[in-house]
Amino acid sequence: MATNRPSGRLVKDELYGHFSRIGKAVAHPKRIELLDLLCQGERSVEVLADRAAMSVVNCSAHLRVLRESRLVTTRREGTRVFYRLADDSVCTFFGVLRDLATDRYAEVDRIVQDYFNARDGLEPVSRDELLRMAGDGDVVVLDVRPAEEYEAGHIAGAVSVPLDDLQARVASFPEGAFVVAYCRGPYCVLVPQALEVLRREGFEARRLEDGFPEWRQAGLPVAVGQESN
Amino acid sequence: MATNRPSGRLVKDELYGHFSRIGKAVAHPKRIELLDLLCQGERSVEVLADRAAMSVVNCSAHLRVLRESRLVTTRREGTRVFYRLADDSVCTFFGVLRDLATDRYAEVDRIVQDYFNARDGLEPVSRDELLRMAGDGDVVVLDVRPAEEYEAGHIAGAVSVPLDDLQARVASFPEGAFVVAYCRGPYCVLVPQALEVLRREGFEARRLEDGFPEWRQAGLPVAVGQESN
DNA sequence: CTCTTATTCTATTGTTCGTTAGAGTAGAAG
DNA sequence: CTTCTACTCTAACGAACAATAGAATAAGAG
Repeated sequence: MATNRPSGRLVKDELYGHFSRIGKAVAHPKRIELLDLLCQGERSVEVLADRAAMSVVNCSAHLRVLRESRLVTTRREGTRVFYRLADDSVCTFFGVLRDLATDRYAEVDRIVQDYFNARDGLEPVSRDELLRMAGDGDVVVLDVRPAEEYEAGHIAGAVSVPLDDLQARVASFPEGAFVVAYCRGPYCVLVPQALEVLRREGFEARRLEDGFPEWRQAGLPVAVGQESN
Repeated sequence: MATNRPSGRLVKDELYGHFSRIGKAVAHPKRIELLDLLCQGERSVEVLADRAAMSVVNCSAHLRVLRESRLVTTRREGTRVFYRLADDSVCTFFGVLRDLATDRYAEVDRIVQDYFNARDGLEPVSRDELLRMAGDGDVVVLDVRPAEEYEAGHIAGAVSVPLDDLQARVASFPEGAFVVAYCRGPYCVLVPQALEVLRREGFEARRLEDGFPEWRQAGLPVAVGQESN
């Protein structure tokens, strides 16, 4: 009996062929960026194209690839088509992929150090620390993502102040408040910019170690829609 | 202030570019098969080419891609070059990828059902069950992988009987023994073939739910080299 | 030094992928 | 029915990838 009977080879080829469908789906930077955005929640093609800085046609083509790999599904609402992750396990997979890249590529860590830590200079606040602070009640939790992302889901008790509005609204914050800002994930570029504004205005501001998807996946309290505070 | 400053876009492109290096590495079925083999332990180019049913030249080219993505590293010993995973986290990533594919593609489950379960007809034995049975001492644990894979690492107490030798050596097994066979992972094709032989010879034989890498990653007892039993 | 083995490099060819432009479709509003 | 918006499909073309053959290299044996 040969070690690899023909049928065994055929089965293997078919199995690994399916495994590689996932690989092909995440073999392009823009598709990974789209997955990252979709880890936040459902988004329309137009919004995804804008956030990922690509043409709508090109974005649609990449989303098609993701849909054919069954990592995302769609829902039509009027003229708009909304894409979302097919399952929460896709978000988990993205997290493992991101962590592996951080682990294997020192460059990633360098980029993060240079861009994020060099800008805010302070260690990020962990999820546990934030929960403790929130229990003590002397912290403002700031969601600096665009308003519609906040409404699709945010950390319970957080205030929505999109980065573009921050400069205008920062004056209304209680004097001497301690502020913790978060956005889409550990490498989102919105928070460093927000911290810059906040510190310039004299607030003590730190960033949450990671973003909303990680918070949600950890099973911590989230809220949807507007909050009346 | 614009939501996406140019520097933010550049940083994002660089980050997602690095993330996609992992994706590109696993975008080909043969490279995934090579990673799966390397999850077992270190292997030479020749052995990998044979196991994955590809030419040595082609195998070398794919290994080069994996090495450039830093998922594997090499070690030279005489004229031979040995490849191994760069880190255990690569094995974890492979597991998550495999599970996601199983989750998302019903075909994978169907293949597994058709090929594996239809052949052995019985539920696999879980790791915990096997440990309990081993404690009671009335079970033969069979490693049906090629001898050099056994020697590179195996379940402590397991007996090495490569599939090709099984027919010849099955006669020497204790009459009426209960046999649990394992190989490379949940989808390895060696075990179903082994169970077929064992049952034909009148033994009660089941398969372990998954293979050696999962056992090792679970922190359960492993051994290296020959065992004197 | 030559020969052998194991592996890698180079060049070539065919195939797939990514992007863009332009046309086409589905649904809502007038 | 027409018009608008949001999205998708088709075709085209350059870029990247995969497989193969043949040459080249590195290390050990004779």
